[in-house]
Amino acid sequence: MTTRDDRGSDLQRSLALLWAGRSRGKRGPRPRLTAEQIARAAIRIADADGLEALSMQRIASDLGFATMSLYNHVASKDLLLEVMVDVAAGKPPDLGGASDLRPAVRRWVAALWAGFRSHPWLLRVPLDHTPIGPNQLAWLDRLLRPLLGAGLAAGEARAAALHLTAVVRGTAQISLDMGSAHKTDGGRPRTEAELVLALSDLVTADDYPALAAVHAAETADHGAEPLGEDALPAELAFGVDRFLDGIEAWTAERTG
Amino acid sequence: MTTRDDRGSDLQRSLALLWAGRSRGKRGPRPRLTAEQIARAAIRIADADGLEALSMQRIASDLGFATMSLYNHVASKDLLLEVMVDVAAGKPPDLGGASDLRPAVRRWVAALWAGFRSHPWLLRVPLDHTPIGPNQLAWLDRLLRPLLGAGLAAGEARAAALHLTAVVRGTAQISLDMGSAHKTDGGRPRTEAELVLALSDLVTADDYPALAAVHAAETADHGAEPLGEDALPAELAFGVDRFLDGIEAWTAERTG
DNA sequence: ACATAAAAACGTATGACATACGTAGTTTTA
DNA sequence: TAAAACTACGTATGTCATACGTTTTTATGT
Repeated sequence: MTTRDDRGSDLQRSLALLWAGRSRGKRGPRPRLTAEQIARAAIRIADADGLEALSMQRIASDLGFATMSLYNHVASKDLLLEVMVDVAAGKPPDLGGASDLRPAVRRWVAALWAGFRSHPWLLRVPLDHTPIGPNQLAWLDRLLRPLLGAGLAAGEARAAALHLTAVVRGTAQISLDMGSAHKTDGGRPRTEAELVLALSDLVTADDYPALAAVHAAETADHGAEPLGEDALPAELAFGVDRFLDGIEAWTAERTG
Repeated sequence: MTTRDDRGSDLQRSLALLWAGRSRGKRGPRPRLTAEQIARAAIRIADADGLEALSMQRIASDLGFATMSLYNHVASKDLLLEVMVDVAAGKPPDLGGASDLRPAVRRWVAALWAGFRSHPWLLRVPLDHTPIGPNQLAWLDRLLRPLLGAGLAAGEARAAALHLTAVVRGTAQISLDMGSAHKTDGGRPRTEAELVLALSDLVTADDYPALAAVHAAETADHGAEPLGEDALPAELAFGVDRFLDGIEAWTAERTG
């Protein structure tokens, strides 16, 4: 009967692992390894080589321990992933108490975007349930504050927060994820540019009128894209700004 | 030297597989198996038992063939996934030629949502590059039409389409994905309700004021939620409507 | 007609991986 | 001071994608 067997609900273990301020008063040898240590090593690996390079064996050998020793501190790889996500999320940004909705949301969105940018593997971790980690909830809380402050009802604020979270996550997935851990193809990496090129033959104005039109117009201009390192990409900013326009109009009508 | 070895760019193979109207004039025995057949079997499996139940062995045995025979028609599992995604996407909905932006977008969003609802595994397929399948591009094209029709510039339409795609995908991931292929936990499935309950102890108004407030307000009302089977969930509809408000205001200002 | 080369189906083999289980050693508590 | 609980470790198992070789089938060039 080792620890692993007296598993109460997997849920309990998740929560305990994510929240508990390590109990530590038990018997046994002094642990030379902690869950946090493992999670940090795992994050380092995922950051460097992508999620598909993350194996229990790799983590263990990076830490100089035997593979199975990890399981004394982490119930399963799935659980480890959950911990990694919350740890990597870190503390949410400070949005300034100012009740100004737009800049607060903009900052929150930019911070989340930056998070996905620096930990692209976050986008690949399968979401099995509502966020339950303390950090993830803190991010949500921070976003809800300005939304409630702007006069949205509880349900509306929840919906708006969901919307914003979803946009950033989805946009990152579509336009950012592919950069990381690129599968190389027989040695030569496949770039997006290469792809677009190969596609242009297939995307005829006949079958895809709107798409072809947009593509044509885009390759025409093509000058703009100053874009600081951690600023919002234009594609994301436009959508968020339009959404905020809508939210502001909504609250204006309500309070007015 | 079998077929597998003369691989040109993996890209070419993807595109060929997705687009080519099967050439078929070669030598060899009449194939008793086709890529499409394989993809459909795979989709059936993923629909029924989730992505993690999808193995090449399972597909083969379902079809009554040896595992390795699949590789005569599909270069790799990754490639098969790409094909599955495009096939499962199917043809985009008809939005009616009407130039009315809002209902068109609403219908498109609802259709995409329904797609994720019936093929939840779509949300788990890692996105390695821009969509390149004919069906996926068709969906994009369909969405771009009303956006361009409403007077958005090419870049704006592209950004708006990205935004909408991302919202639906992200929202589905956050609030829908977890329903599918639920990992059971020692026999008893872990429900979302169970989770929320366990969390309410941890989410104190002290540490998470906004979150606690929203949660309190939500459990207070709680009456609404008529929601037809394929209608948009309220959480998604609110965000989309606010976004459309913003878009309409934007174009109004532009054309006015 | 026939030889040949390409491609299909199949079986076996390999190497990665998560993780179950047993053992030996260590530390705290009774 | 003995037992209980827990650590680290090694080995073993089962699953998976997929490389490779063999046999069989069929269209093509002679």
